[in-house]
Amino acid sequence: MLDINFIRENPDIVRENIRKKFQDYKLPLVDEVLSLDKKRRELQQEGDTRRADRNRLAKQIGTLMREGKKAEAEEVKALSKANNERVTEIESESAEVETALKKAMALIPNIIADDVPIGKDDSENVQGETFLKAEPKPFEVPYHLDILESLNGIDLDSARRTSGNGFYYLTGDIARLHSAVLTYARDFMIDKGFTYCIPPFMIRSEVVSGVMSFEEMEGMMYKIEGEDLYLIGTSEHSMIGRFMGQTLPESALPQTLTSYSPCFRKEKGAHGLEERGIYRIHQFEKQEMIVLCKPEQSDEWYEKMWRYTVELFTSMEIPVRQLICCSGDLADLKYKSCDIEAWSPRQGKYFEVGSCSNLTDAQARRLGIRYKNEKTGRNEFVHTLNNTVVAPPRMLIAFLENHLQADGSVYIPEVLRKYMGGKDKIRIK
RNA sequence: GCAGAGAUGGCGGAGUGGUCGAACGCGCACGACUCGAAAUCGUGUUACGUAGGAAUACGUACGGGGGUUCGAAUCCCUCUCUCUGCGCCA
Repeated sequence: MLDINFIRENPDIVRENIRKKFQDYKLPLVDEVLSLDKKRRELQQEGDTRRADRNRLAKQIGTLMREGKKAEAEEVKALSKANNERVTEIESESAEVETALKKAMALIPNIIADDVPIGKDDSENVQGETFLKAEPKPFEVPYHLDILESLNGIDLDSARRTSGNGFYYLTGDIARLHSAVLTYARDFMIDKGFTYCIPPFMIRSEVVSGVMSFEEMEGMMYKIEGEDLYLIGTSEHSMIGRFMGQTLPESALPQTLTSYSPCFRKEKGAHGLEERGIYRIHQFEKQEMIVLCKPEQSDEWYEKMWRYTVELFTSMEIPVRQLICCSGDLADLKYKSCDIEAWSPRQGKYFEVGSCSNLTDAQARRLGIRYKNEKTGRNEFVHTLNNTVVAPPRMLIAFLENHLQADGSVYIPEVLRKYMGGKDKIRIK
């Protein structure tokens, strides 16, 4: 969500930004917003005047009543009543205009960063840096489910019986590896100075509609029956929700937090071979990082954050690359975003294991997250950023493929061994 | 889950239909006093929106939403949260 003042003063920049994102059908929204904004201010001015009258008349009535001038008071009452009818009219009209304005504003995308590559869709995303050498294996790498089964690490049949498609039982060393990765990632982020946080796994509808659009909500969120609660799709939801409507002292910034949570997603409309197994599921676990900072610091944090994920993966000896999100593939709230992709020796390509975004003040404006700028004395919106540290079920695919040995065992990199009871390998049963 | 009490500014805490954006105290800022400080005294000190170059003016907000009234922090309904007691439970 952009600042209305910004749209008013820079409509051409807003239009240009819409074109860069190949959303030309949204161009009329700019004029719509400008005219609704004008209407809104007119209504506010008339409303304010009328309300001022109402206050003045009410005071007069009070004075007259105290002086015992009942008849005169009744006359003013009638006057006030007529005025109030108009106030009510204006108020309902304002509410309509306000709603329409908010709706249109929500559809206008955030201004994207200058260095975002221009492109229509995900096919035009741009490879950034690569890390570690991505090589094919000297033997055929099976599908991750087959590796998991050969290690006795998964039971999908039972999961389908108990919960349906999109759930899993992880067992034995694989389950332990899953936890080891999360624990290692947690400690990794704590060592980077982040504060570890376990948030609520359910949030109220008020928070849900704050952190995502209605469409996203429909496609992702599970609702608890009979309660005003939803299962979170990512800990970002409860982590950002934590700051809704808050004004932080400048000294509290930056907030650098790393959170653990299970994530629940409906994943409506997800199909395809590569999404079989544990690539896309209804329930998974994730270590996340979020940062709330002053506007001038968000570019720097963005760079740091995606590089932390890269460092985490390379420390586990998994080749990764940065894939820079092009303008057309960037969600509307985002200023800049990139995916971290891990190498799949089986497919001979990289696949997404995490996503890092700088939302500048767009999310903060929507949620009312401010800080008091000590220099100007004014309350300003913070910048918010989020990034996946690691989501083990999906990262396990990369892990297994990259660390599979010719004899069918799976190598455990040094950094994880202390979380695996000292083991350096997971062997076939 | 049941019963009772409560939610007011950065904090504590008055206020139970009009003169309340809100007494009083603390904190904070500035000034006076002082060589300097403490103490003391004085002045100021919520946020958001609209108009304005600005000073400022007007409006809105006393947990959220709705209602009664010419007028609501105050009365009614509802939701959320907190405290106390009981019950239940890792």
